[in-house]
Amino acid sequence: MRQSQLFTKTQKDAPKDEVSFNARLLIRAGYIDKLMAGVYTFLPLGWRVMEKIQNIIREEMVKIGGQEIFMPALHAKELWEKTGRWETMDDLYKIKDKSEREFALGPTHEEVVAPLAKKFIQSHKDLPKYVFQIQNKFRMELRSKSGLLRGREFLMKDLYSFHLTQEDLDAYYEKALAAYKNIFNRLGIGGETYVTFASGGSFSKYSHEFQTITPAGEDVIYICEKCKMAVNREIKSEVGECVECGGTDFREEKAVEVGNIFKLGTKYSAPFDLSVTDEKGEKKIVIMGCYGIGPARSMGTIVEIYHDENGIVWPEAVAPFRAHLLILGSRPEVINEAENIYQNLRKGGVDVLFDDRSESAGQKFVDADLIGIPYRIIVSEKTLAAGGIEVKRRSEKESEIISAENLLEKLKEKRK
RNA sequence: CGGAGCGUGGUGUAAUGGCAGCACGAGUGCUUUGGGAGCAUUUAGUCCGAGUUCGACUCUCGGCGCUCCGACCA
Repeated sequence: MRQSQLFTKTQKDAPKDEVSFNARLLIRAGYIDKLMAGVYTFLPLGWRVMEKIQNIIREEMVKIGGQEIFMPALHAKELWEKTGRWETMDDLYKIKDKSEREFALGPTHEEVVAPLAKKFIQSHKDLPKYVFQIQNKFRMELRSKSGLLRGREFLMKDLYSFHLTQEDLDAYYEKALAAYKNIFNRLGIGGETYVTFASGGSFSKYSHEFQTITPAGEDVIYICEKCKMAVNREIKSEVGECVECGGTDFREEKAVEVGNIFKLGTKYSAPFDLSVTDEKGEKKIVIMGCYGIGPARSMGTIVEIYHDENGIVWPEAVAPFRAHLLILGSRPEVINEAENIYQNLRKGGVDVLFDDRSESAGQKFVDADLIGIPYRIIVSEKTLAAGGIEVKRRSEKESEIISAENLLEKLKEKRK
């Protein structure tokens, strides 16, 4: 991608009333644009990051048997009345059409997926099944805040599992928990993300949240120093000790909930009579689990963790590009060499953003730091005189001069 | 939903009852190119609605919006 063709430009100043790092940096660098509070456009750079995050999530969901679907956001009122949530869920967006018919904008999809599953699940032989989607959710947050960390319209990956028995749900739940750990490790925030016990509703004692430690977080979690699992505030005040190991030595941290897994039991299958006939000919209500991750919230959380005073420092797995190639100066031999390198990188399968603009050197450096692509490559009169090109990692201070032939090799090194 | 703060070109700001100004950005041309370049030139604004006043960005009332704290968040 040539930066001269990029739809967006960087901004020198962040909006004065934005405080959170993720909002300030993502807006300034041109990753996202705010349409209104809690509602964002993902711009070309931001959507590339979103796609990388989504693909990591998608891969891990497919590994545990998930089949991807895409459900509507517009839901008939009747579905929500069946479960009672039309009245009880107070952050539900309710809208009317011209004939006064009422709808909800989906804040979650149990009410859609349960009747959907009923169309295809009738026998115990049809179980278990797993479907997921990555789709926009709508919640009428009284206070959306902190950039991508709490939105009114936001992306969510939601997986729903359907089981004949509690044991089967329990086993799958453990697989999902492991998949979630893989996801957050791959996103680069595994070290900061804690499996956290939360209340589990009527069907199971506990659910699990995935909480990533950052000062920007709005939750407080209590990390057990003994087993390194955590409990949320509710569990801490109710139980007092670590649910996992009984430890009582806690470290208190602010955190963002980036994922949540939950055993629903028959809470949503029963109202829709989602049931099967078992091998004895008896009717059994299907047991469900649900598993959510906020991809956009994860993106915001990554920025909260991976930034410095000059901009974002993307983990390699989610960066919009792997390399940022800068031309300094306008001498023909510099331009020719940069063009050659750009073409060679593309042939070599490297995602590269090519800063071919006629901006000043300083402007290009500042933009590169702000955008935060893992490798910065410079071609200038100076580097050519030194026998090559300059390569520097965004996460490090030192740069080195290498020959153009060794560049592809250099870029293949994998790090966080 | 309770509390606090704030709304002036795209962004950041000045004008506090009397000519809406500055910087950055953006556009055009030329010159530049190792840490937000220079010159010339152009562009663009008082959140909305009432009220007070000879006169309102400024004061009053109402609305809308944004940010922050709290509450809420299967």
